[in-house]
Amino acid sequence: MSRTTTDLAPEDRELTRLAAAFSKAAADLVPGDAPPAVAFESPRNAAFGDFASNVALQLAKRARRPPQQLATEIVSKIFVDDPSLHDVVSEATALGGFINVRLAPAYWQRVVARILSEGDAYGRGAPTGERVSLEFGSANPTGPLVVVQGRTLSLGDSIAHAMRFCGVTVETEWIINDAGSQVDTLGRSLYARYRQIADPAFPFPDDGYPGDYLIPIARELRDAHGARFDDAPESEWLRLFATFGRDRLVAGQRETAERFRVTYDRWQSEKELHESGAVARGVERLRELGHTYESDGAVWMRTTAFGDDKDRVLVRQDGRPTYYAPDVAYHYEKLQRNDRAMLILGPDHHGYVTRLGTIAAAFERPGAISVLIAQLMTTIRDGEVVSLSKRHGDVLTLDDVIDEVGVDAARFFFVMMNADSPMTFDLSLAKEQTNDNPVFYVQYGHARIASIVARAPAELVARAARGEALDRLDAPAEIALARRLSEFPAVVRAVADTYAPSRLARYAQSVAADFTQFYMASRVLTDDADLSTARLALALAAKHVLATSLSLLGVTAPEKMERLEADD
RNA sequence: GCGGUCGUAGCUCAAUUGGAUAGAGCAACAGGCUACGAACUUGUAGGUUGGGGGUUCGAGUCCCUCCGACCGCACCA
Repeated sequence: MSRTTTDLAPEDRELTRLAAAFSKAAADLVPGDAPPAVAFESPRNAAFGDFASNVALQLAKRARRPPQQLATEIVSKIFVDDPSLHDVVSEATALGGFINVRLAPAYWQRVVARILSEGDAYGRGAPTGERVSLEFGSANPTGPLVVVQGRTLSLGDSIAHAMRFCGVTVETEWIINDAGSQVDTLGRSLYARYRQIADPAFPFPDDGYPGDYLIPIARELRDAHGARFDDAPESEWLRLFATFGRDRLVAGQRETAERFRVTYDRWQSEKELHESGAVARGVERLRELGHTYESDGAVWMRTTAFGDDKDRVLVRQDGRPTYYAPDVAYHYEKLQRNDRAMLILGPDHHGYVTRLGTIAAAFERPGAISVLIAQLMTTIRDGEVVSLSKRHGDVLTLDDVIDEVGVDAARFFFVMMNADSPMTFDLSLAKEQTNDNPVFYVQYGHARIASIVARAPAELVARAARGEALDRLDAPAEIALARRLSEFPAVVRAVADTYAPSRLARYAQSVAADFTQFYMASRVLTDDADLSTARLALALAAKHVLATSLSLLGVTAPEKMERLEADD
């Protein structure tokens, strides 16, 4: 039931041979400019075999003949051309224009052997030399991380892992949005909390950040400075309070991220970009390239030249740069360090996508910046939508979620759905039905294998790890599992190429399901030493693929599962 | 108004980027523990892929057009 297109690894001699045979037969039957390229795909329906080729369908138009007829002729021709193909192909049939192929068990046995011998290298790509900047998660330093950011963190971190696994050099970045007015607002909010310690009636700013999380920070300031700022003018305390608050909150965000198993290569303060002169340099570079002009006393960027619907201001009349200026500058730097840059943004940054595109184009690197929009998330508890507004005190933080459902469940859940589909996160469901969470099913499969391995004699495990007696694998459930494991490299590559870690989450579920089928059908530890060795080898290969898949998703692969109390 | 994302089983989501009879998990119904972990498993039922047109051997997927949901469109960030 697989659907993953299988790329032909160079070592897949058999498949390469088969593809060549198809191609030659097709070229002989329908003379044309070039022999058609033959790709194999895995049919949705397992009854159609292991691989299918649509070469006859593609040829039908040019040949002006029914595809089914062509398919039939190709099938009979390849075995006439090369009778030795019978060793590779156990069955080849033409159906509805497709050519369905079932491979001999030996092919799948070799897959298991390869996984065991390659170990951690299985599915891993050689270094591509490509360097990519990946920015995700970046939040305003004005409060703790909330649920939605959990989704972005899960997506970004898993994508980074997958890309690195595929040989790409990835630099993950978190931008601290500390250059805008919200940091001043933070400073004033913090000041109000500071005053309220001595005077509970002290008014809180209307546009302030009202959560309780500022209170302990205010207390720190009170402890350090006493009443010194109680009657001081704003000019004396604003900078101190804003900076202190920012530092504390960023540290807290970072702590939460790390608790969520996400670490960054770079924490970039936007304020620092201004102070270091990077912003000025970026704007200057843009001027040199001729993409700026002055009007009404402001400096504009001619973004309309690159498809924007109106030009954008870089430097205001009063000489202060807009938010856009550091973005221009920072992405200029990113593109100097990397071949391309990728960002994962929330849906509220939609209007931003084209502007990032114009930045890439302006610096003569069109297409080098791409954006993935993670759609909105609705969080539900007890059938009611949980307010996610920071304007209210009752925010649901990422820490809350971790406390409630755990890192493993949260990370797996956040990544199960495609980023571009809005997702509903039912908190009470996650809480009450923890046992039904797919992540436990996958982890359970891994723990089961670990349990079998622990029970097996050491000698048997050693033989299995060496891939001995694999020719004893031939039962349908065994072949199906081996076949599933063979898809892993293509799945990881797809995740890295299409930024869709959801595929990996679903793949892990499939592996767990196929393993369970195998487990039900074939007892591993039997009286037959060779048979046990072969089946244990398959189990070890599955364990390895499960562990790798989970680790790429930032989820643990436990050797044992703690038994939870049963619900009733 | 302009632009973007989306609409698939009762619910949450898939569908190898144009392939075959649209699939999983929950929930529902009917079965299965004297074997390596039943946190499991076998089966049944569930659909006009929001509506309509088009492109072709073939459309959930691409084009047009309606309907609906969400989100963007500042010398705010």
